[in-house]
Amino acid sequence: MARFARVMLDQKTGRLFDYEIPAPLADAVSVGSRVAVPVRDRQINGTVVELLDEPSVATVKPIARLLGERPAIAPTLLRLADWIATYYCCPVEVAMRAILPQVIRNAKMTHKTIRSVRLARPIDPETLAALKRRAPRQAEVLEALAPFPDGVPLPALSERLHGAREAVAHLADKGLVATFDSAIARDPWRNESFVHHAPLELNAEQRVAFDAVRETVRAPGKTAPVLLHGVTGSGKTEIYLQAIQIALDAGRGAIMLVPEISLTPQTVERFKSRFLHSGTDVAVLHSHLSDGERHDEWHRIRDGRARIVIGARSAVFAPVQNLGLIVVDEEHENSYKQEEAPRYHGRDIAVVRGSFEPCAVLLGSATPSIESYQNAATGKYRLVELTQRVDDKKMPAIRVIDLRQETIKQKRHAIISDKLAAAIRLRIERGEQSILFLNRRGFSSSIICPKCGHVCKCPDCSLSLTFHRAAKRLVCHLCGHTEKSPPVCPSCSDPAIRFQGVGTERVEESLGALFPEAKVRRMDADTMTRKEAYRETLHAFKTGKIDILVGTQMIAKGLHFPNVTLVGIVNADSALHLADFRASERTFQLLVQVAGRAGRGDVEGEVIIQSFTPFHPAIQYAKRHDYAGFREQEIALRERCGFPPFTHLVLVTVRSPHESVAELSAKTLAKALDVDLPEGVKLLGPNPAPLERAHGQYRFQISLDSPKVLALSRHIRAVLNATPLPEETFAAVDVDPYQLL
DNA sequence: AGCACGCCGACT
DNA sequence: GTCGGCGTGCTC
Repeated sequence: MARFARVMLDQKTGRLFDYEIPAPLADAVSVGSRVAVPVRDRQINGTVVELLDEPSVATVKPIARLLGERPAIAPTLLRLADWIATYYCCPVEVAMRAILPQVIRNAKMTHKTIRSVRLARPIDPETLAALKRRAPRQAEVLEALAPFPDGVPLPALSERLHGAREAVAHLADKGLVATFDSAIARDPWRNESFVHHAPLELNAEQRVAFDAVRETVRAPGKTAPVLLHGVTGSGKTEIYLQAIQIALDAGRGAIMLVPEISLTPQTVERFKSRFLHSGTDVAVLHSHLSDGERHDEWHRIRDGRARIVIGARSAVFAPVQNLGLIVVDEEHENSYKQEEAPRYHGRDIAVVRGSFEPCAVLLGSATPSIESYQNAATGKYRLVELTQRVDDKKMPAIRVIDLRQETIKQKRHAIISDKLAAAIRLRIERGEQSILFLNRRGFSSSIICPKCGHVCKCPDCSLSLTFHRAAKRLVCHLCGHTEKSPPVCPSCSDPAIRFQGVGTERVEESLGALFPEAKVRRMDADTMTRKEAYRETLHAFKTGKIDILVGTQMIAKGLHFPNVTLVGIVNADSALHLADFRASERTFQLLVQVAGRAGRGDVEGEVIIQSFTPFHPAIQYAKRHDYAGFREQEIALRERCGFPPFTHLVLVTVRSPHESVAELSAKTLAKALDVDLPEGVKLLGPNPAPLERAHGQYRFQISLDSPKVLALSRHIRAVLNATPLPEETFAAVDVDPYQLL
């Protein structure tokens, strides 16, 4: 029996420490156990990563106590932490933060308990008769408890029997009943019931796809991850559900990742209503859970009470026992990339975890990322395609409106073109609904003085301030800074201010002016501040109380409304001209995504895309629903320019409140990085970041690329450890970045 | 990450 | 002479 344990502390110490395992804990401590250990004069939580016969130092302290009875972290997840630290170039303690939720790490939260009561001994008829005369309430309680040997929660009893509380107290004094605390789940779905939703019949195409998936699920570790490319409405979700059933049938669990934004009650309902009836519980993990809820869900998963997990990015680390399948829905979604350390990508972690477990991995999308498609092309993934909609409906017709022509025609900047206006009018007349999409909230993205050219800028970021008319304020969309909207130009006091760049508020206003009789509702981060607002608006839309829904990203996904026959994209260019090699891909994916909202019912849908660059490939291929065409030209472009997936990008961003310090530090770092650079690595910079200033910090970027990440990652880590930075100056490393600004 | 230790300037 | 500034280094 090992007498010592090597412990990784929760805080970033940069090395491991050995402790003695006290005899009473000898059987309980194993790799993955969570322990509290003495460090100097304090106690710190940590994770046992290795058992030892001999400690590495002469004197060791004993482990103070064990946190939780069974090992919290499976060896696979420990290995995953190491992999993340190596690949994403971060301390392993930081990687552990992603793997173990904070509430679990603190080990302070406990299960919510409820006071319950049960009979202390069988009812003796004489006692009962005596009670019936002198204390009828107590007699009633005894009789009510008789059928429940496991006890009854006190609140439930009180609900049925008035005065049960007092009666129980007296009965307990007499020793006739016993009260005890039992754990209850903090379940937000406690009061919901789910109608069983039986598996649907698969069509021929789905069958072929499903057979491939089933093969992978049944032979974990033997087959490559499956990339399921299925057009909108081709029934991918049904395949996910049936694949999960295969895993369950094999006695294994499953994780289903979805983008946070589409983790709506409807999504969860669909899963719960498929699986709950067979007694398989579904755990839900997302960022809006309370600490208590997260704690309960985590334990439900780890203890095997919930064998299916549905959740956002971080759910890829869910402690599912005997994991059989990880599904990543909408695998192309950027929100799978975590934008703070550890900067992992949920889809890529799914693939790595799949190989570690081993378990099947299924990636699904209507518009697979260029990276994933390339992995399929090179045989790293297995490609399965669904080309037809299950309902055999045609794809909606897409028209592209040239906003340049429209601006000349209307003699001013056109927000709603005549053709879009006519299409909306037609829907109002026919009692159908329209969705207008614009990826920018607020009224106008900047305000400019026509006389002196002054633009209101954020004092802390190099970004113009967005005017929000409802709030009558200027807001920085990067750092959240707000200030009062100036009545006159702050620079030259000219009273005329021009609004530049259209936001959802302004679209809402235009619609109000064009269609005074229509009910218009806006749905963006500004109108969805209340917790219930999202549900309410969708309900109002579903029941026809809204004619036109205007919104941002959040209306682009997962909404299924049969009465929506028109989708308008107010400005397809808004994301297109960023200094980002993925801008084109993102735009294409978004357009296809949003277009998929139209024509889900019996009436054929129509999509109108407004653009100042109507001949851009992203727009033209989206118009033709031509994923293959877009992908081919995009892959060719990426190869020509040496962009991912033909290389891996690593971005090192140096930030400091002082411009010169940031620049100098970045230069020093770049010089240090340039020494003994691994083969094949190209280094660029430092250059000022495209957003030179953010949150009051000046930012400089060093960009590196290499076909091999691991060697580069190791090199960067070594250089950073050996290069001290001045105070208030930090370097952030982003491997495979999505946010280049 | 904390928290001690330690080596130099403004107070009782 | 002492209090306390936060730079440096250690924690089994």
